[in-house]
Amino acid sequence: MLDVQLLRSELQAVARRLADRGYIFPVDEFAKLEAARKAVQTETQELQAERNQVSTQVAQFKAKGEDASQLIAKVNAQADRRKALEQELEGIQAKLDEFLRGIPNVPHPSVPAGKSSADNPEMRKVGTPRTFKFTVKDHVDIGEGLGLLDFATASKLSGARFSVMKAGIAQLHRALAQFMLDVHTREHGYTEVYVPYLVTGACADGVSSLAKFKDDLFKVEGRDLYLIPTAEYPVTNFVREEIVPGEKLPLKFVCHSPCFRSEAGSYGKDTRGMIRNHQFDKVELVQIVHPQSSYDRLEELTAHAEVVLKRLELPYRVVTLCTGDMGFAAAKTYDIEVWLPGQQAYREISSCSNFEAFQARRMQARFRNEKGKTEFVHTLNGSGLAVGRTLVALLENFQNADGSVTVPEALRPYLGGVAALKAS
RNA sequence: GGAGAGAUGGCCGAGUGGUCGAAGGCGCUCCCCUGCUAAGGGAGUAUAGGCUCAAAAGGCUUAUCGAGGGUUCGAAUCCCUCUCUCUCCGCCA
Repeated sequence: MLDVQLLRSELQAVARRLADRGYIFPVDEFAKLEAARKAVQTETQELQAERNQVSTQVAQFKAKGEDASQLIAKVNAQADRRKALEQELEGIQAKLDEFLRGIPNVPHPSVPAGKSSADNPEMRKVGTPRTFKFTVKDHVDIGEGLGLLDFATASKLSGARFSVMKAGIAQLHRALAQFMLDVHTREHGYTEVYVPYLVTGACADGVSSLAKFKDDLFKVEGRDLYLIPTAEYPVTNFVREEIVPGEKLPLKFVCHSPCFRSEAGSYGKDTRGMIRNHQFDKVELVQIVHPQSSYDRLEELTAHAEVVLKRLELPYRVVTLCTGDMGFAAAKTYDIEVWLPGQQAYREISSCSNFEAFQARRMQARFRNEKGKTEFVHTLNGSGLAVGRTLVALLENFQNADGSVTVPEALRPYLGGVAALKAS
């Protein structure tokens, strides 16, 4: 959520920057709401002040044993008007809050303008896609060929967009999560956390807009609980309504969790295999930082995610999301895209964002600064990495002509030294 | 599932209708004193808003004692609903 003070003082500038990301700021609606708020709030507070003043007078009269009925009559005379105004003000403020919560974040000045993913500039390309001397298969054919991926059973259990993994691939999947957690806890200083996979609506609205994106989430019927679409939801909310001592920053958490997404609106997209499932595992990096350092931290966090790809010897590239392709809450985002031979394309495997104070303001997450004053923290997160897609990338990049799949060196210790997955 | 207790400021904790935004303590900040250290004395120290002001300072003001509603001229305090925490019993992976 944006700072309402900023909107009051620099409305035109903010509207212009939001237009870059394709959001038309309803300037008139905001001006109207603000004018109403100001008028109603001023009068309400005047009446409240009068009531408070008279009430203390009543106390003084009664203490002296004098008759206060005249004073009480005076307050009663304005009670209806006051109560009506209080209600009206509450309504206006609720509308303003809803309005503010529906406005996306303002892109950082370094974010390139653009309309879609086609406009995302490439920052760097690491590793070279391997050339195959045989016809490459995609992960579905590889996995089913090995008898280790079973989409037929998955759809029997739960319908489309689910996976069943068996034996070697199930173990590889587990090894990947383990490996990623080890890298981030041992080498990058993150604290491993285990969290609820269901969070309240308030938490969901703390990291994004629940009103706008609730259709993307699975909800528990009859309860105010949502299956998390990423561990960002619970982990970032660790600091919800907290005042973190300044010296504790940065807080760095890594969390392995399943992620649940309804994928409403993506009908027909990536229907095959495990690229876009309703349920997938992810190792998520979250940082809660001092505002001064948040952009340095974004570079750092992105580099942390890249380490995993390097260790796994997977070719990838990093792009900066242009203004038109950014998520609702982000001020700046780097996507890491891994090379998928089966698709002959780079596909997103991690998304690393700085949200500045946008989420902190929604969550009321603050810290005590050098001057002893409270200030909103900056929040960041990124995948480090999406486990399911990493598995896909391994299968496709390390496939062999005979249908087997080589296990990269880094993972072998996690698989009891196994060097390749073969049909049994 | 049953019974009971509780939720107050950065923390602990007092406060059962009236100058209470809240005693006291701890912590923190500043000052004084003390030849180090330790101890002592004094002052200050919640948050989010609104209006005013060119702006800062300042001034005026509102709300907030788990959340929401109610009673009242006036609620931390009384009533209702909800949430969470703790204790005991039952059940259970």
